[in-house]
Amino acid sequence: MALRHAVLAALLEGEASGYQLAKRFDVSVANFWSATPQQLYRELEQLERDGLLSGRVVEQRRRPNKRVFTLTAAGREELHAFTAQPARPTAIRDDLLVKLQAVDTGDQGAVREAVSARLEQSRGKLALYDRLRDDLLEGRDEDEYLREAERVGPYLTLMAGRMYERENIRWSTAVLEILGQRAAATRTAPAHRP
Amino acid sequence: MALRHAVLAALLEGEASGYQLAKRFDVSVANFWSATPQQLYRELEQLERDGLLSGRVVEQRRRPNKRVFTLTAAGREELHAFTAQPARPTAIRDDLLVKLQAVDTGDQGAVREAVSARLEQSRGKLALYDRLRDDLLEGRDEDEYLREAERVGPYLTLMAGRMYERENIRWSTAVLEILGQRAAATRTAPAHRP
DNA sequence: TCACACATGTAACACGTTACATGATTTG
DNA sequence: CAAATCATGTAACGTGTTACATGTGTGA
Repeated sequence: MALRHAVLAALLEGEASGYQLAKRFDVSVANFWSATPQQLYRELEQLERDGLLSGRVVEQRRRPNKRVFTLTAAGREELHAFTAQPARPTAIRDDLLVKLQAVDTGDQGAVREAVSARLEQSRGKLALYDRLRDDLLEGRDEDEYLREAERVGPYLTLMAGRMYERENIRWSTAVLEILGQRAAATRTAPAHRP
Repeated sequence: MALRHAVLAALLEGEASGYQLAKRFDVSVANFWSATPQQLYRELEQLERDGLLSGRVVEQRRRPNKRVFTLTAAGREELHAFTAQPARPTAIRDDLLVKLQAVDTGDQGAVREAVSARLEQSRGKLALYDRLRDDLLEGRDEDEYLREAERVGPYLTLMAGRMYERENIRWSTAVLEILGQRAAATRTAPAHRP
């Protein structure tokens, strides 16, 4: 039941409609939780029913009306209680790594393509996260920020995201190097592959 | 539908029963995919029905009989086809990071505990992965191994796992440092927290 | 005028988790 | 003698994905 807590945590940044929340999940929340718009709409309904959020309709000119959700006191308590629970170990599920595990019997070229794509994607995300970081810091340096800021949570999760993407960049670069050398070796002396 | 491909990839290491496969998923496969025994039993059934695996009963003295599954030619083809598909971007879902995002309104001490626990867990995993690496290398150095080995897939995924855990160690150490300083500052001058 | 952004949803299905059930054997 | 390991499963439920459906307004 952590989707609900991810939603609650995302709403600490301020009230949002389903659509706006989905955007938030695509950008900053993506560091720690991902969900499709459909999941979010479903979860918002339930959270409202359970009294953890309150929704109100905002009428808009030239736009469809939207329902904007805010944390209730009960919602904040629920989130507090959640942070007091021990965290469960994270499950890794990575499509690309499955392909890599099978690369030797698989389509070598396609896997290298996929690793390249991941590398580009990670570069993009890192650039985005660096921008988000600049926005948070507002010109201060890290130490200053960490001393002064009201909230450090968003910074710490952003830090995790940045490290993760940097790691991905290093790893996929190394993998491309290795697969490239192997491909070259196989073309000249394919002895060990029948 | 990547669980099935994770299972197929895991069986590249050799035939296994449901129970043995679950063990494998706890150790080496944990780097790239996780699944509960129940999922595995269910998936093995389906994979056999679809002709991607063949199972046979191995009778044992002093032990319940077991059903051991092997990749069929169709299974290998399926896996090959899977590697040729572009990989979908990975969804991060990390309980601990949700707690961290909410740390400022949450239970500070409990979150620090949880980060410590993650740190210890990552140290444990890294030690395990280092042992697995030694087993793979069999005394050779990395370059030698990468030139000679028939399969590099398992090494590359293991490399990803090791980097991931090292990263986790660095990150959680930094987080503990920051939260510790904040806690100290709040005790002496809690000005900015009402 | 065509694609994209805004805005919300339904339905069906696939995948993942948790709890329970069973029973022998080996190890501490 | 208790706990862990070997070995397989069912049932119920919770979470996540995919496809579809609808309609307006804005910018290239």
